[in-house]
Amino acid sequence: MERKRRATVKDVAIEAGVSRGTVSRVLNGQPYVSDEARAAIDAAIAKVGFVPNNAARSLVMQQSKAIGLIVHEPHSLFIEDPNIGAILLGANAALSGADYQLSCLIADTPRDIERLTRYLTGGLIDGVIIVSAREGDPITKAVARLEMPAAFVGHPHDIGDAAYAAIDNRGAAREITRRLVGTGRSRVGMIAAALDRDSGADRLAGFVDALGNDFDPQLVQRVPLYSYSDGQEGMRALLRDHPDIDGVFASSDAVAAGAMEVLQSSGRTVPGDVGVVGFDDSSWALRCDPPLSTVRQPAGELGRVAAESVLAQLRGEDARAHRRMLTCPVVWRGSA
Amino acid sequence: MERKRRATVKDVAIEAGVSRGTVSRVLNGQPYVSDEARAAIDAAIAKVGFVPNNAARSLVMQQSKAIGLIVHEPHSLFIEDPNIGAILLGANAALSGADYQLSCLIADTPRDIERLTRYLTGGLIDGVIIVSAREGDPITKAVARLEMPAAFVGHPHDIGDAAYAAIDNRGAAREITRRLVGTGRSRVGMIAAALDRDSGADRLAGFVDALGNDFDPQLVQRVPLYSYSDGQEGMRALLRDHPDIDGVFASSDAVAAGAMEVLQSSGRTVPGDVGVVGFDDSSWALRCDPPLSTVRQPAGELGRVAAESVLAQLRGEDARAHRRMLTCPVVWRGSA
DNA sequence: ATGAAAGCGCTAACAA
DNA sequence: TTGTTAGCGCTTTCAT
Repeated sequence: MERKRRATVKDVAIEAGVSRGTVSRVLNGQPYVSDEARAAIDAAIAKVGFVPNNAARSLVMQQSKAIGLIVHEPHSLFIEDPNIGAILLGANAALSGADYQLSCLIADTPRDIERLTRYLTGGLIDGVIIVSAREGDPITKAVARLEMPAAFVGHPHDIGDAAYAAIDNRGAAREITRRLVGTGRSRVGMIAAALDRDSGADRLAGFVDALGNDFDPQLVQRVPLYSYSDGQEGMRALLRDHPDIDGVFASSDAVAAGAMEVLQSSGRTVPGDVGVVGFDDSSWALRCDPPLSTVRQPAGELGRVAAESVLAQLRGEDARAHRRMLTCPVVWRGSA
Repeated sequence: MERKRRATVKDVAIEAGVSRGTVSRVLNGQPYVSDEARAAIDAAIAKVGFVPNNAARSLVMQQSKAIGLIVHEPHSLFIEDPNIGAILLGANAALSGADYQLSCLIADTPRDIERLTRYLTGGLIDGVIIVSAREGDPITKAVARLEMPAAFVGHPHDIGDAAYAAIDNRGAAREITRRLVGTGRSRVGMIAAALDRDSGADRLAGFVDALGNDFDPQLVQRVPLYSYSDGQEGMRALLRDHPDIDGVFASSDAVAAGAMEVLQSSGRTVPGDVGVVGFDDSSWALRCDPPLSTVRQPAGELGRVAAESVLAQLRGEDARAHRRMLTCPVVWRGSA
């Protein structure tokens, strides 16, 4: 692996016949450099193939121009959750515009978490975006301790005054449930997934809000994950206990798709016998037949807002000024 | 943003009453440190809340213990491709075991690519894994120029002697096409997506192999992306030109799902009238009705193998010793 | 407008 | 076994 020594500012300085200080000034676009010097240095840089060493630069400038995005997601969901990709892309777009590098860090095992906290404190990262943290998440605690600019995507309740960009799960759940009820349903149930996450809990809360006095806890079926199979599971249970059910709010599109499959296999029609609505407006929504009425998550926007919040904190703004709740429009299709 | 000055080795040294050299030795687990000194230093580290500065460490050690994983994926696919997540997790697991940090870098715009090449050369990254590069990819060229340990996931044809971990797209395509033909089909077509990628081109090649003299170029419908909608598009075209078709190899599960939808809407039964097979064994496969016969991609394994290759190169091994082709088992279900 | 020199936080070679 | 010291590659006063 014959790594040949990389050119340094010194090499450039010698080649251009100037001092390292002047080279540095050119590198950082500072004024007070003569045109000749600038030209000579540019030529020298090209000639020796100089690329600045970020480690050295980070060391002296105490900043790296890189922002970490931590994904702490259970295995399976990470692989299937379409929002993560969109959040990443949104955050990247915002950071890229400010010439910051996005570095996505995975927290999969306890060992990862430990290494990560060391990495974060190490000075190679100026700020951090945390995606899908759960209540009591060790990452949350570590970040709080580090006191570095941070923004959460989502809003677990134990993040203190930290910045966050979240969607209004409760409001959106309330609204789509109302729409569902408005189609003339009287026995409306819910398949409530991921109640250990703020998103899951809030969607249930919105459902309860919407039903008001008509809310019947019996009609809520709890399942662990936002998954197709848990949707099937939940729907089977609901059907077994309440065969007269005529509306279902599934807490994600994947769950809704699973529920629809079970409903249709049981001989019921959608939306004729049972109206179904989901949440996410993911690729599942259009694949359902009929296509799913659901709530659109502005995932890219979440990433963008979180990234901009970190950037603002880097400029000295207070994290408390950056707690944003994004609204999600209902997308009404054929399933209810 | 009152950033309080972080403790340094010097602070620890003073607190523990030893020299910085000794602190450094403890930090790096070197021998020749007395038990008293070690104890005093450990206590001091805890007391002043010291965390080593990676920028400084990287600078002097000329290595950062971080590996980049570049995802250069067109917007939409990145969001939906389930393999990416699995590759990431696989790579992370391997690197984590060696105490390396995985940093996933997104290449979305030309600007990203430029910033990325600077970042890579900057000394904050010791090696790189490249996912889903395409022929003539600027990232590929940049990495070649940098001469840093690298491994590709997939094998674009212009990567020279670089290491790669790829699946045997051609062999797997050949095998599943043979299985499809073996069910007694005589007019077998293909919806060939992403022919600008090695994976897409190789799957077509495998299809051609399998059919041998029976291959009819008319029965190949080319579409741009591995997507559901392109699958629908492709199937419609095939049906229009060749209504007597009785078998279809779709170059991905998403494409197959779209094709099945069109077939069934046209009144044909699957697998009765037309047998359909896909590629990936992604979540689409089980969502189809009947479930899809397809090829399982060992995505996590790909990530793991690529990561281990980079690690090996870091230890001085030759990249040419690390070109691995992984086989993919056929998963036979009900769609053919 | 430019050069000289100090120093960011750390490791490693050398002395002791 | 430990302390001292010289850098790693860069930016940034302070002179000039």
